[in-house]
Amino acid sequence: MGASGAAVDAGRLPLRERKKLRTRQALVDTALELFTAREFDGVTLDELVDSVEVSKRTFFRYFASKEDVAIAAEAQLWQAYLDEFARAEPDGPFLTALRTALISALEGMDADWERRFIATRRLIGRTPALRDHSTLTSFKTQELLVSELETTLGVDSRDDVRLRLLGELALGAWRCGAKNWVRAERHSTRRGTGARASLIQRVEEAFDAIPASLTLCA
Amino acid sequence: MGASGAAVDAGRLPLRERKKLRTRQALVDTALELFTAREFDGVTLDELVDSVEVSKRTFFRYFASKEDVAIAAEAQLWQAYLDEFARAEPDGPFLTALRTALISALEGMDADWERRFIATRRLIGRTPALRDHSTLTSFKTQELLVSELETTLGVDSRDDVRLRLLGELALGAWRCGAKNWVRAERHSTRRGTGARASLIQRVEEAFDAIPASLTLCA
DNA sequence: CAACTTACGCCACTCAGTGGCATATTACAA
DNA sequence: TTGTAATATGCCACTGAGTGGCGTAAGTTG
Repeated sequence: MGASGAAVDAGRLPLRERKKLRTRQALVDTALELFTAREFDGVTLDELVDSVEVSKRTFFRYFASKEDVAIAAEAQLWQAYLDEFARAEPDGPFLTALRTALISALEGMDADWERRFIATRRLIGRTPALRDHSTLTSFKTQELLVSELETTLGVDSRDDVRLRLLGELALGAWRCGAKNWVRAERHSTRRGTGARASLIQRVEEAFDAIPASLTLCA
Repeated sequence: MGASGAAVDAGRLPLRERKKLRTRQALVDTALELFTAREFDGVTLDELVDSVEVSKRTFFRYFASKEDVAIAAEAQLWQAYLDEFARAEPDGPFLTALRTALISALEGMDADWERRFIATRRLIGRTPALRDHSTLTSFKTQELLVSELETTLGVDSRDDVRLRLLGELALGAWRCGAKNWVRAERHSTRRGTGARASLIQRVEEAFDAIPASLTLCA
């Protein structure tokens, strides 16, 4: 199937835009292949850039850093999460809304994303620089969600800590659920259960465990 | 008072060790001065290293990165927090223990630390690279606390999400409470209230608001 | 005052990331 | 079709963080 990647949806865009999408996708796909084969630290940007036949200068017009291109699949998920949450009708506890939007975003990703996401998470698991970058990205997503909450509620998060806490809780649950997911996926006894389903389950369990964790005693 | 810094407690250590402490402290103090005066990005490592009359090679034997030396005051707090929590007797809800240990650590820091910590937080506030690094440091502290919890409870955090959630909650509350602290401190109307007291109050409020945030509705 | 250990300085090097400017390519209008 | 504006790319020189290796200086111990 080659390095097809995320199918480059060319929804009748002007030629220039289609080319940009192609370049971007080529960078993402090639990066993941190279990093998977020879480790993140074992591949220089110049190598990646040569493989795709693009100048280094151009690379930095698409991505802010070497880490960014490596975790592109995660960024895609966060974008979907933000969209999902922005679209959602406010109703009931916000923590539930944050939870539901996250699960919906996960369920809405396509099959090719799943393949790339699994490979990405494996790579992150064995690359300290990427672990840090991935963690930071989840924190930035958290802050964007809080901004969204602010506009929805018309409240400044500086006046109500609860907004920020909601961000910490939602992405915190994600971080807990996602933590050893890929590692556990490897020697998963119950085959047939999709990898994504098990991730969703872990995240749901994390959300469920929040109240109990508050009162966990010695 | 010069660049005295954290008083370099030379508790009758061998000469070599005292020299190392002095060098380390000189790096920390000078870094904070230079970064405060001319911004983190406006000072190169070579400049810092020349000011302290130490080779760059030596610098990296003391600190892992340029960011590390800038947020040394935070690292000190985290070390105190870890010590405090390790010393604490397990009793009652763990979240309370985590909270108490954090507050105790804060209260236990000396006056010179407070001065440096305030300057550091201001610097962090206007330096994206340091914001990221600071966030990551809090996250790593969180993981160390979870390890401590694991040994205390004899439970692997992979088997019980609640341990990791406790880490997220404790440091999450810290992040929320500390967020706009220095900025707010500037135009604080109520003078007399110490800066540290207001930080502690903010963190306490964040911990208090956790239950309410769970049920916050539209 | 030796013999050992440990920290330091120096130097050359890698590599991510940037600024500036010339060039190529696409978009658009006549 | 052709001319022109807009924009993406390439090239090149450069900065600055971080590393490896090795010789030297200083502290430690008998």
